[in-house]
Amino acid sequence: MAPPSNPRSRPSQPAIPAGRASQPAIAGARRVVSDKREAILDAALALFVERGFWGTAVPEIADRAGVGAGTIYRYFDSKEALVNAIYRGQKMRFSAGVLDDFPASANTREQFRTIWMRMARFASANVPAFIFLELHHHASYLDAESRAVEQRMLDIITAVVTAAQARRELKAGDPRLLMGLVLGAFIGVIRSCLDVGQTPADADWAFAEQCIWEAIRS
Amino acid sequence: MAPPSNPRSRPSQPAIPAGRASQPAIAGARRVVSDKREAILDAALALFVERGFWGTAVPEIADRAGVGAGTIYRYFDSKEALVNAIYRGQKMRFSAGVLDDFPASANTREQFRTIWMRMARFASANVPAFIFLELHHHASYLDAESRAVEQRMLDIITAVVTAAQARRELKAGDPRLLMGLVLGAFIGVIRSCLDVGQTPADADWAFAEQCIWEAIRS
DNA sequence: AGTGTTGGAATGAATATTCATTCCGAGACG
DNA sequence: CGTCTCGGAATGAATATTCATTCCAACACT
Repeated sequence: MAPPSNPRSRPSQPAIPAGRASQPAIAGARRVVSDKREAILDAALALFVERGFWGTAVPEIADRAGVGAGTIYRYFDSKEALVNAIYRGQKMRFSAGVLDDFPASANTREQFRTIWMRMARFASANVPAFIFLELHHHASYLDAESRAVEQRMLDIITAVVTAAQARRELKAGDPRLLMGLVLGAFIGVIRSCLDVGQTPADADWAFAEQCIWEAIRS
Repeated sequence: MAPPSNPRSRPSQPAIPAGRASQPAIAGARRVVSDKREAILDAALALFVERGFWGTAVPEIADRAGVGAGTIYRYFDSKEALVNAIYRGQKMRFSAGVLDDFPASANTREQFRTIWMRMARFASANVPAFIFLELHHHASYLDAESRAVEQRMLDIITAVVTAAQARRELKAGDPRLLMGLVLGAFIGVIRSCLDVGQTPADADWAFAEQCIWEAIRS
């Protein structure tokens, strides 16, 4: 009995009042709704960082967000959809923060400093978000689109690196290796600070940037 | 004639028959017991790497290890005790592989190469174990002793780094930052290869070693 | 040696708990 | 007063852990 088919119509979207972009000031109701969605995302992000995806219970997320457990399912189809929404949103924020207005014509030294410092700015201002992205890198419950978001950023940076190598301003070798080395070092810097309960200071970021530049320059 | 000085009197430990090694032919029994413990550790390590701690069900571990679910509780008090046993065991293996017979009197360049290449050797020969250690770094279910094992290794390397800085052969700065940077880069190299389904070749390790040396040398 | 006894390792179905998801009555809003 | 959002108890599946039972190798005693 009870065929697994969902008798209820699929309300596809969480049925947010679908606010026309025509209500500029009076956002009372919509604001509340929107705030709930944000509260759920924020609470889930924090808990996923603390205990991991499988270690976090949905009702816990609801409690921390100050909403009922059922409310979460008004905004997200499932726990997996929730974690994917967080991943995509943060990854795109990160990607935009690093790549928007990228100085494509600057020299390699400048380009590297730009990328590094923008990553540092994002990571310092959004420590939990950055750790979340780190922690869920390649997790089994990420869907194809979430992976695509990641891949898009990777492709862009790969092109930048390859171009710099062609100009002989970076060491020759597999671009993926160089990028993995840089990103790994970046994460290592954060972790070494977080392990002591601090977030890296600007001076730390600048110091590490110089170190890693010397690692990859030709 | 087989001094059976082993009456029934071992209530606390899993009570491996522990018979005097005087019955070469009958080693069967003890072998079986010991193998079960190993089988459980191996199966759990693999599954924890694949699905994470919370994502892995204890009966799954039992199936993979080829034992009954209850048997796991003859060897480990709980799922957490099991993950801690794996962590401690692998961390100590890693620590020994890197630090045993450390060339304390070699110059800094040699010392760095030694540490890096020994880490590479361990990581390449024990990919799942290394990923396990990475994945469970600072996990909430690790107990105090597991953390202590980690700390012990860290303290030793910190001393080496500090000494090298005093000789002005490494860049000045917080040793933790330098170490985090190096370890992070190391992990980044592994990940960049694993993402493509390969393990780093010797040439990759050597290349990365040279890069990172240039990052930290004074 | 042959036979009976026994301690305790091994098992896996049973239990109690926890979890993701659903459901529906109660309000808020217009 | 109809419509729509919330909350949180209800539900059923899944999970960690237990425990009554089976099984076997090593004595004990002939």
